[in-house]
Amino acid sequence: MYFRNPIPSQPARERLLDAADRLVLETGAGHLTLDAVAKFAGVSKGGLLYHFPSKDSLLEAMLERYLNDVEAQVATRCARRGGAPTRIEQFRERVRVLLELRPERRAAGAALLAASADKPALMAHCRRSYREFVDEIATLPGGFERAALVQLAVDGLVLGELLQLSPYTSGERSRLVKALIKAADQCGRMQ
Amino acid sequence: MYFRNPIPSQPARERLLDAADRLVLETGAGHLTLDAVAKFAGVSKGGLLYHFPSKDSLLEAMLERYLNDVEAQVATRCARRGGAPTRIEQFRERVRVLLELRPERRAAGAALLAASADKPALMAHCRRSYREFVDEIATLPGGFERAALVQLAVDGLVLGELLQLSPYTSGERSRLVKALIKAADQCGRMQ
DNA sequence: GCGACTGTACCGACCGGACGGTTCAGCCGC
DNA sequence: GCGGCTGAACCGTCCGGTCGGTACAGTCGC
Repeated sequence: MYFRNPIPSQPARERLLDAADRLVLETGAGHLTLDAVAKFAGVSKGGLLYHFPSKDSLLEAMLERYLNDVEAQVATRCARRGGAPTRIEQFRERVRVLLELRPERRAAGAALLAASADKPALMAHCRRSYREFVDEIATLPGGFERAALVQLAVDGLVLGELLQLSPYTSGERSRLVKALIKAADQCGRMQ
Repeated sequence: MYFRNPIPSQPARERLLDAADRLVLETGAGHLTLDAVAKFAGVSKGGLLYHFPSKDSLLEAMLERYLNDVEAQVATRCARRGGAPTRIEQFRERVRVLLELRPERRAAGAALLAASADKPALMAHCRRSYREFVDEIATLPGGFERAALVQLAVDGLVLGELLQLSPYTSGERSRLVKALIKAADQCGRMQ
């Protein structure tokens, strides 16, 4: 018998992507399988393969969503302040977005782990996007090194958490986040 | 026919661990399989399982070697300077060691990716070891935030490279490494 | 207004190969 | 003769991907 989920809160495609992210975080990128994703999302395997015809296309979609999501959130936060966003404003908001820990966003970076484990070639896309970002922050008044070091520290915190390597308490984390935002702001001033 | 590698430069155990590291870097942690490791190291599968009776034990050994290796290199570099190493000296040398790119060391961090992909529980060991390190640098004259931020930036660079996310040219990288070593040194001074 | 047909979204059994792991007889240099 | 392997067969499970089918909303000719 054919049983449709009672009012699925999200369209299946989104549920599948969420499930994939969460699976990576909770079981490790090596255990991201099509069966597991489908089950976790409450969709049949056939249903999954309807939306993502191969595992690669699932990985691509995960990365795509992650990248777009970050960009969109930065844009939203900048827009909230009104006027055309300055580069330093964008940098600062990006730092904030990446360090956000609201449950719906926490899992997003898992796409990076999944892609790097399964199909490292997909990372090229992310690398290009990162490169463009580096080119932008290099023009900040504080100079390339200053901004790049702040961005690296943000990466270190985020990636460390994704890999479950980060040993900081939530108190320490708050202090570090505060320090990072301040450091990002200072990249906007002449050194 | 039985073909022994002409004068195996290393004992099989080491060759296997090297092969595992390199496989992770070159094909992604998801493609780390026992057959592939054995083949890559020029050892039979039976031989691999003689040294590492399960995949988990291979992963544990990879992590163990990585952690010991870093510690040993820091100690060596400090010893070369003579006298009991100060905390700031250790921190500085650690930063240097982690950012080293000599071919034999480049692959070592791959253990982190492999463990996190296959058996995230193994990361607990690394996290503890990282925690001890954080507790030490927190007592530097520059204070907790300053040192932790430098360490995070080092992590960001290293992990970014492991994930093939890092977009920096070798020129940019050198500038960043120099800046990081300088920043580490400054953690030894009162702010 | 109704039957034929189309497109979208999804199901789940199944297949072939890969993977982790086992077993075991044997070889070879120290 | 024993520690350190080799080489190959084998097992059960898992995994990515295929395929034939189902439910159903919409639409178009008549």
